[in-house]
Amino acid sequence: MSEQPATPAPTSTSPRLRVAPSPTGDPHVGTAYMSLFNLAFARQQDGKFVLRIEDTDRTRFREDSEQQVFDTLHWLGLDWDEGPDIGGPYAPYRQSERLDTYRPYVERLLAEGKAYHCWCTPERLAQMREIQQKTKQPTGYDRLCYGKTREERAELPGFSETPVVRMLIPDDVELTFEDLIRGRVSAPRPDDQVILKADGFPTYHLAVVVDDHEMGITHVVRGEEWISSTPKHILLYQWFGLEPPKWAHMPLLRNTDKSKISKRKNPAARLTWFREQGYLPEALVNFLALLAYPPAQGAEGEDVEVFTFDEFSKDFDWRKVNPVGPIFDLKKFEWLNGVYVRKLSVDELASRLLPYLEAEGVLSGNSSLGELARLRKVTELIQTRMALLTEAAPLVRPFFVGDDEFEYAEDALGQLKEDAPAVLDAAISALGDVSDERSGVLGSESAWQAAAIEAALRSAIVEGMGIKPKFAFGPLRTAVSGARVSPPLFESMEILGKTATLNRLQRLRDHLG
RNA sequence: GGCCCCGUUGUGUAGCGGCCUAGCACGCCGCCCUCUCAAGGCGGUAGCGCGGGUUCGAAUCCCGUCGGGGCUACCA
Repeated sequence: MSEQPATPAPTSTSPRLRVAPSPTGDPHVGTAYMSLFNLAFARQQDGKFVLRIEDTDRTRFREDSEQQVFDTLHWLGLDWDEGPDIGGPYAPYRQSERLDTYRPYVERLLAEGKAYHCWCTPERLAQMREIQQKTKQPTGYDRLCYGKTREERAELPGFSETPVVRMLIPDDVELTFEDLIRGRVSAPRPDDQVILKADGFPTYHLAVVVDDHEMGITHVVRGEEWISSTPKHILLYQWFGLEPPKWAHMPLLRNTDKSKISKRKNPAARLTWFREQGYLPEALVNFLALLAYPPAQGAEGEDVEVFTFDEFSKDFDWRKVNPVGPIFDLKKFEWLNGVYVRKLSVDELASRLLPYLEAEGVLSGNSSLGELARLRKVTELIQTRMALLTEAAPLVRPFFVGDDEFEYAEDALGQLKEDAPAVLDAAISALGDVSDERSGVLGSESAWQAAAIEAALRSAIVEGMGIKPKFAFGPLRTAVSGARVSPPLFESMEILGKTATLNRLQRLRDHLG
């Protein structure tokens, strides 16, 4: 080639890995999955992790996609050492900005007869493929253009003005390679792959090899779908006289029907979906690390399924990766998310809940100190009652609406028995006797406490009226929350205060007539 | 169609020739706790795709078969 790469590939043992997403739409969950395993190894080996944007497909390019990749990966804490947004010693990190670097490589291959121009139109290629399939032949380019000058080729049908460049795959092309996960792998024989498109952009195959080399990438970790392309890549490394990197082909995440996970069949294929649904980023990282990878063993031989990225990274080993493509099971992920929700401190949970509650209109964008204090108390009650952050809104709402501003759920009213009015009357009377006078330093103490409320209610209704607790408190729950299911009743009453509690009890009493 | 990868309960996994009457987790079912619902505790349900070998012995090794998936683009 006419020029040497600006920076030679490092010869040190420090590994360099990369993830190379295409900005073609919502960031894909597979990108996070690959990033996680790349990063785990890079951190363990004290190496570097690079983010490169592979935007060579101009027809599928989406303007805002790149920023979304940055946002979602940062949200997950999967941070990179070099990338288009932060630069690095091998910049630029966008393939569209590296067009000049690919050219000499193509020229060299053309000059050495390892690649050739092809003027076939897409129509002719499609027709050719169709015939090959019909006659049960292996598909692949038929080399019509090989050895022909532009003039000679122009005589034949299916001629296009702007040529592409194709690799001339030799008969003895190496078809097997060593994979860190799968061991010796054999791949299909490639056809004469296009490496430079008519629009002047390289295809993935050329760009990935050139960039990985120029950026000193030592380990290529990518999805299983690339196994069949690997011989082409290895051949390019050989033609350029370069040492190929180590390969690790990860299994593909699957839909429930076992097909490759897709945005069409599975909402979980979209990274932004998880945030929308109220999943915790640290839970997603943990869950992804459990897919096609065994949990560590604890001191007593038990599985440790809840762990941090650092713990995962510390013992990470490619050989432990299961080559079977795992189905993305939302059920188990929901459980895991709940585990993480429960691990959060109350304050942390409350602040994470805030944006979701605001989005649901439960709280305004600028809550008062009093509202925030109340949210903290409510959060304590609901922490074990949700798996997803989005589940908080219906539980929290009753605490932030006027006493006559909420509706009674149908099933809540439906469960009420004949004695509901009498129960409500007894509760109103009993709670009226519980003082809510403030006392103590700064009036911080009050008799209006869950324990006192419960005692008064039990005495009046359970003991006084002989009604079983289950039925004694049903009407009260409906009165206070409007729902059949709610956070603990007495604690709820404590938070609402005596006045609101009495108002709500009376309102349902009136409603029942 | 061709080539390639893969095959343990519904799902994620442990198992790497005898410790397996196949372990763990999620899910599901039941019980306990209990003011509802959760959380928590206890118990239960369900699996080595199939057929041949090799071996004293196979989930583990070999072959075949079936099944699933991927690739087969001037997409990545």
